[in-house]
Amino acid sequence: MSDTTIRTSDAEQTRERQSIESTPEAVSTDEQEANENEVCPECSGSLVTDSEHGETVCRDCGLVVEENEIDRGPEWRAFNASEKDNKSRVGAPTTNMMHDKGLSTNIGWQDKDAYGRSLSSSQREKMQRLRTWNERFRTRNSKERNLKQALGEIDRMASALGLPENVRETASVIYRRALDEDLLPGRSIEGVATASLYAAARQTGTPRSIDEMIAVSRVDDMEMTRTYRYIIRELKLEIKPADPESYVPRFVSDLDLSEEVERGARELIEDGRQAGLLSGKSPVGLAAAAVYAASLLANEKVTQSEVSEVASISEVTIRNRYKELLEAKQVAA
DNA sequence: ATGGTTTTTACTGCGTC
DNA sequence: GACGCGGTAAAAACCAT
Repeated sequence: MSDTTIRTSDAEQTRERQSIESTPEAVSTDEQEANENEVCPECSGSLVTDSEHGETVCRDCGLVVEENEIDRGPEWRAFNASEKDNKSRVGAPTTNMMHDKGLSTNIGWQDKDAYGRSLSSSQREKMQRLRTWNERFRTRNSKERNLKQALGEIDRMASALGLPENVRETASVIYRRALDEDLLPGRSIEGVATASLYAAARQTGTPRSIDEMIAVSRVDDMEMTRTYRYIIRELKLEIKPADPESYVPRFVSDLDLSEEVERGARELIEDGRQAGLLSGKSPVGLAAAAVYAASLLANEKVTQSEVSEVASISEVTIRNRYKELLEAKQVAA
């Protein structure tokens, strides 16, 4: 009696286990991939990658060839489609470039439903009212409105300066922090936005000079530098002095010079670094001088005034620096 | 506020095209 | 003569104290 009961429950368990283990195959098909072009070093049997355990295993002898590969799949398992819907938690990416991180409700302007059909006139009126209120709630308080405007400004200036998206992201984060720490009162949105972008550009290694910044900003350099200092002090941002090399590519391309010049300029700067003559000198001046000197060495001469033009630095500074750089190169060589 | 350092401004002389 | 370049002196800007 007891024997039979045990046996039936055993059988049930086995069946259950089988059903559990067999269903995932149906949902996620790529748990084991065959590696056609590779064979096992031991028995030359075919290899399979087990993405769940991050291993590459021989199908015949079981030898583990590679371990710790990255499993890019989800950490959960789903046994049917509805579970997959439930457990999956991916969605649209958030971005700091929008004042609400792109997470708020957005009602489209087309008067179409989800199937693309036009709405009835009463529905249209309803949607229009919803749009109005949605917009009011979305930019309800002053901070939100402030942020919205500032991010618009950052975007505009970044475009004008040809700064990539990651810089805008960084600038947005900085601005958001400044706003959170109540650094704004007494300062203009423009000023803080400009300072944020300037700081972000330097942090991400694609610096723009203060001159360039104020050229596209609506604030003057006094306010800009004052705000910038304030921001980095209050937010404790650590900004290293700009590396002269980070200016080189832009100058080179603005002057239509070759890669050889760019390489030469970098080497000159490196030699100058070894000789210890970079500290205290303006990075822009160094970069401009290095580009000028490299253009001479590569027989692609550009004039000092041309370089001073694109670098917005005086010719005198270029002269002084490039002499020093060439001397340092002599020593290094 | 101050002093030291760096950059800019303005000017000059030289050589070349 | 215009231009590029090198140099200088003085003014201005910048930075740490």
